[in-house]
Amino acid sequence: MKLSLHEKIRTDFEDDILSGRRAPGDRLPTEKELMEQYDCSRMTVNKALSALVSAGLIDRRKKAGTFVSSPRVHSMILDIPDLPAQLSEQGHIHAYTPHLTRVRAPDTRMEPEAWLSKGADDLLQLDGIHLADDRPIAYEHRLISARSVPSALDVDFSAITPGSWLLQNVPWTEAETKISACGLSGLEADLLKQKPGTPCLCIERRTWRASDPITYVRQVFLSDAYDLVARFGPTSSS
Amino acid sequence: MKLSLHEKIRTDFEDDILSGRRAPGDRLPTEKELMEQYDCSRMTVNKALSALVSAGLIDRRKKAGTFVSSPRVHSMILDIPDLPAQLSEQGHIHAYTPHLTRVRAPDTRMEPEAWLSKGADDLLQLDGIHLADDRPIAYEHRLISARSVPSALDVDFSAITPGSWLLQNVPWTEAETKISACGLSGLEADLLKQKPGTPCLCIERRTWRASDPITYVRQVFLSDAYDLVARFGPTSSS
DNA sequence: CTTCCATTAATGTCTATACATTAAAAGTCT
DNA sequence: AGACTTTTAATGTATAGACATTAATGGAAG
Repeated sequence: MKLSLHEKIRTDFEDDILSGRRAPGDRLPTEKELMEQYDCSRMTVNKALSALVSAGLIDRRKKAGTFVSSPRVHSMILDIPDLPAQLSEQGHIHAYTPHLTRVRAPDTRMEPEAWLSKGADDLLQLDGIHLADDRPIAYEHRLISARSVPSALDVDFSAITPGSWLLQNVPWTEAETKISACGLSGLEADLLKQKPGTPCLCIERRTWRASDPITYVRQVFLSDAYDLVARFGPTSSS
Repeated sequence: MKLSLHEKIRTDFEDDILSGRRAPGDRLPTEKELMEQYDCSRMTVNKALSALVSAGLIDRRKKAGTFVSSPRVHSMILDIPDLPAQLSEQGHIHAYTPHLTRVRAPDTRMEPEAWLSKGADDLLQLDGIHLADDRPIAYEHRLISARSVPSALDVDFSAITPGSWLLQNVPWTEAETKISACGLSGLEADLLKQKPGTPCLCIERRTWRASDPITYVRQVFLSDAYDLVARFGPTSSS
């Protein structure tokens, strides 16, 4: 693959920094020095360094110069693939079986329902089971705001999973995901053919579109069938 | 705060896209149109749009134009704060009690140890309990490569947690985190004063520095005391 | 109707230059 | 020495133009 000049400059420093050859706090050459070193214009150097700034690898201060930043450990990127997509990638056959589908009034004593309905709007409730190769692996309890997503009322969710349909049809702007562990309830255990109390990974997510609540979903995964992997490293772009 | 011109252009489109005013698939004006609209040069427009590309908000194709990208739900930003830091933020008192500290040869039948030791290097094993307000909330099993981090052998880990010390002293370049659910083993249940099989959130992490393995850690959290929250939204930069 | 080719409209890269802004560093005056 | 001012070296922003690259499009040939 042919790299353009500013990409070459960027990756050169990326490699140096990520390999530790340039340590946090080290000073980089000035733009003037780099334009001589690479025999190019200052704008080209600047473009490369700007990219490194927005990637968080370097800090720049006027008059002082350019420095390798100290690593920030706080946030990592977490890969949460679509369940059907992930399973088929791994060669499994995914299926979704609706278990309960209905439109109803919210129970505002339940915090998620109060949030989603804003106290009054009807909710579309979609409960179902995810199967991998005919083996149940997850129970999904989903609520959709009938007011924010009226078109969802006409969809046949035995043909497409609620998650995939929402993804393709309702762009969201904000999402909050909570990850925890829990034991299976009696109902869940029954449907998944496990014993109550079996440890499971529980993912709850709320999704907004510009301050309108869209959906709340709680997914319970059998722990031996699913886990999340997040990787943080050099491969920031591609 | 005064925005420079390319920042204004960028944030204008950022707002449009994140609010849904411009939906995925919509076509944006060409660079030529934008340079007239904002009365500026093409490079300025280009800088703004390039930033949006690397933020993943738009896609650009030669001859065809610029389009709002379909949302990728794949990656979210997950905040995994330092345990002591997070607890003290919430007003709790954190403590760490070492339970087992020793240097030993790896057991290469165990996959993480084979990886960390590269088959032969000695390992520093640090097992301990995390407490919040004197209540045990997590069991931590950590291995550190004695070859990659020789200085760790001289540290007193009853004064600082292994995680905090590593964070401050050993810059890493890559990390892989696996999140799953599990039931407590007998030993773990004993130390945490719970029943075996209690559902727990399990976080495993491997950390590299430029292809040298640094550390492997497995943390088991009581599910009622800890969960992870990830939020994805407009605040991409700042 | 299909295949192939030339056109062309869009993005991608790069240059050379200019001026603005900031903060470190050096100089000046008590 | 300490407080203030000036210089200056670095980054930050922006311009106008040039050429490269790509792929959608439309037209010509079969």
